[in-house]
Amino acid sequence: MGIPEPTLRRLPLYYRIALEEKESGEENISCTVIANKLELIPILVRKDLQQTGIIGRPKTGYILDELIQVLEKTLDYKNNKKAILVGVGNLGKALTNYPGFKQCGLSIAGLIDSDEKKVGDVINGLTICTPADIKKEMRRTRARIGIITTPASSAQDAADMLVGAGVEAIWNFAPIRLSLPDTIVIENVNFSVSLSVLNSRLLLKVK
Amino acid sequence: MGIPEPTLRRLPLYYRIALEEKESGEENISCTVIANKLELIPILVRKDLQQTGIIGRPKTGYILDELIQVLEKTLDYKNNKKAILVGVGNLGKALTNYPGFKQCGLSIAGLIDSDEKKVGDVINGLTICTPADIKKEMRRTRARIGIITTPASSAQDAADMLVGAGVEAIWNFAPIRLSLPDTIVIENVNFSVSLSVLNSRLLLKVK
DNA sequence: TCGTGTGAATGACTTCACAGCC
DNA sequence: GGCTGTGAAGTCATTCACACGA
Repeated sequence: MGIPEPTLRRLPLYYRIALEEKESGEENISCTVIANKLELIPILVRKDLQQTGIIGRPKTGYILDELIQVLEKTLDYKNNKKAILVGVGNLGKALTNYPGFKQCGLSIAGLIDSDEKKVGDVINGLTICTPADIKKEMRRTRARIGIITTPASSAQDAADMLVGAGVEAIWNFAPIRLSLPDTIVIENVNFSVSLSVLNSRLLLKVK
Repeated sequence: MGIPEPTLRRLPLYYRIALEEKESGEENISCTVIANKLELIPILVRKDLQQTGIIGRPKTGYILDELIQVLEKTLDYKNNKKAILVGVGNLGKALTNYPGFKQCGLSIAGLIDSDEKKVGDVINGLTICTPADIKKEMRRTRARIGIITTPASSAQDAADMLVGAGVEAIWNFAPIRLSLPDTIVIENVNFSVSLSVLNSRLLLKVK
């Protein structure tokens, strides 16, 4: 049940390519084209796309409009969801200003920081609030997602606060494992993990 | 040949736990303990650790010092590698100030930005240089890794520049697929992919 | 001929089952 | 009893092989 995660991680890449092709005036796209651009093999792309339910036509491939639509539906890009971000450091600011999220159905609608010096500052049109305002902000924004960009040491507190305020999902950029009720959807972004993969590949190459 | 990627992505998590346990005075650690902390199953952890070559002892588990050492070796944490970062926006600054990389064998040793207004600024002790200085910076720092935190539109240029300057690996935070010679090790961090996974899980939960 | 759809085969990763040790 | 080590079984993902359609 549900789409396998490896497939899920490739669909956004197909989506981007679909938009690019659309942009350059194409009406159809084949798995071969997508595969070439991503250095994958066509059959893998075809199997992935089968998960979305789209059906293509021999020779021509898939209709671009249809592909874009079906990916938007599968990835839930059109159903705009609000998020509250906790921890407005450089990373938090970077995410707040990141233009690509809206396309993915996310808008950051509230900012929280425990540093009194930051409270009241405005980033990208949003005023930074104190942790005490979390519930008010949740009501105001009707956010369902919490984003944690605090230092590791305060990430669990941030998580507890967000869960207490009624968040359904947490997108965690702090390099620790959070303990959360298992009703909460969690996605971790851990730079050190990514770096370690790079490290190991580099080590392998040199040997 | 080489450690499977799923395992590779879990090893850094084990490493962190090993350090924490060491910190709190433990001398040994078992797979069960690690597994519980990460909500994994012990046998998976054991198989992963087997990839590093470490051998444990029944009842006691693994010797912590040995585990830490063997993970550092496998993940190449002790062989300090220099990196040059291109694109000193909020994300670039966040990475430059991120304290956890040194532990993973990475130090950001040079900063490049094409914005004349930024050139000369100092971030975390590093002076921002212009793209024209890339080769000089490479010689000075003896960097092997290039980090790209530019907007998508200039990421390919940044990559070409880094490759031209002799970088061996690229850690790419821009949301596009770079075309690179296949001698270059590449690791992409794509926030939209991670977000899409979150989206889909949330969608699934609600249904 | 090129590209899709389907089901089967391969391969990779995870999990199980059992043996041995402290 | 708790924990590791090993090989076998099982599951999931990828790849192949074939049939069909434009």
